[in-house]
Amino acid sequence: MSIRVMLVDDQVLLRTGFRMVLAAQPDMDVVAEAGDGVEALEVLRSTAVDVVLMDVRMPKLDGVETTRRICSQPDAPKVLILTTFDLDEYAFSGLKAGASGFMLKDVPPAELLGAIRSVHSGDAVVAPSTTRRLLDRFSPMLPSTGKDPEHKELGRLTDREREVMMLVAQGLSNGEIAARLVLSEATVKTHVGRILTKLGLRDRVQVVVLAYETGLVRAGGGAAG
Amino acid sequence: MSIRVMLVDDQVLLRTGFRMVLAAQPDMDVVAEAGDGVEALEVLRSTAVDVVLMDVRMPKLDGVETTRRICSQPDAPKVLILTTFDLDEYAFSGLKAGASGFMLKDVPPAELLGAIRSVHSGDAVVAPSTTRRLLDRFSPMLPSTGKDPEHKELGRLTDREREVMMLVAQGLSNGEIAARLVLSEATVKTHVGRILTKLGLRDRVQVVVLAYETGLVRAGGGAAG
DNA sequence: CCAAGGATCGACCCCACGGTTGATCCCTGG
DNA sequence: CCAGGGATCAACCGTGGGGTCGATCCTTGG
Repeated sequence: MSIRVMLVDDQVLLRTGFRMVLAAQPDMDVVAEAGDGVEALEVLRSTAVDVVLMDVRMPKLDGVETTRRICSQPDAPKVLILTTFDLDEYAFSGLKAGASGFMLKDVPPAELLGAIRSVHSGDAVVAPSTTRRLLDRFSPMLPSTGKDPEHKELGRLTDREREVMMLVAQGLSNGEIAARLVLSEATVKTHVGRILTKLGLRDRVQVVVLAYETGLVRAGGGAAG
Repeated sequence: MSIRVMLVDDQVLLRTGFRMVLAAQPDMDVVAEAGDGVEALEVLRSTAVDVVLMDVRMPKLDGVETTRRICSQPDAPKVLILTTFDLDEYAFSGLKAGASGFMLKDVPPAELLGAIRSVHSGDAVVAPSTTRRLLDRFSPMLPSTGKDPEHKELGRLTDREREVMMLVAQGLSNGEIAARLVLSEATVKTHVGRILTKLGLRDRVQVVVLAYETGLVRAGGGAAG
């Protein structure tokens, strides 16, 4: 029996791309799709699915949280998270949420198909090539490039810190963030400072870069709104 | 006879998505694809194409420049530029380069198909919905939101300024940019300053946001590389 | 040849930012 | 009950970034 796959991504055309690739496989069927986390959960209530291909960044409910809710249910399908980038940030919270693996969206189709089969058969897949490539790509953005033996708390951000990071990533100043969250600017500075050290970044500019590369914020997503 | 379409985009899966949508049309054929500008120009030397769907942001040779070269040749195909965002920046240089139209990548398929047919029949397409939506989405990032009667030189950046902007968008400091371009830091500051006033932004942080929203820089594209 | 615009640089000022230290309050778990 | 972590805030300080003015050099176009 074929692997029943569900696609969850807010980009219609990207879904179409995946669907086409999967449809060409004799052992796979795309049985459902959703454009956001809420929709995904709804669909899952009435559809039997083996593997969910889940985008991290989505409107309404992000991939990590959606994954958490899916995996908290009995007889849950496997979840393979897709991202344009990666970070311990997501890796940790995503896997903790119950995901079976991580893949870059731009992996070669063959690798993606392999990952789906692996996940379906119960293996965890955190593409080694993925991780390696990401670190390579990312290192120039780090302050102490190369000499980072224990990269400490990289990614273990607090909820509050992540909240602040979102606003930093949208181009807001500390003052604006303080106003937005009804806080003292001093507090915001504390949070921002911790975010920088935890993520190993130099300044808020690099936070923005990271946020986009990560998928925390996505182009066209809504710096406005 | 069908409209012969060529897809130029560095995202394989996105190409696949477009291909599938177009393949379903009785009057369209995807006769060629390319992952970057250089490849596109090569392929075009040996393939007859009516309409080129061109991504703006690509490795090696960006969409605007590629468009320019395509359109400078005799008997050139029509070019429809696809972007995740928009700006007078691109609109001007793109149309000046010879493009027949602009579309957001996330337009409904029906609209995209219509645009292709329009362009093929000789019409210029700058989706009105596109422009409107973009301005709406972008306004909150501007300093003087709402009261911007003549938004001055928005987008009319110099080549050098655009070059600097790229580096700013990758998270580099003025000093790093100066080193990279073999310039005085004072010069870099001058350029950055002009970029900010021209684009109506407050600081380099917003430059990064804009760059990603514009497609000037793309997530996963290579802040490193 | 001269005007205009771009690129390059310097000096100056001000402030937002980031680093550091330390403090209070609250909640949770042992 | 107390230790620990998170959230909140304050004061201080050095620096990078942005604003402003001005200067030189070069290319382009009329």
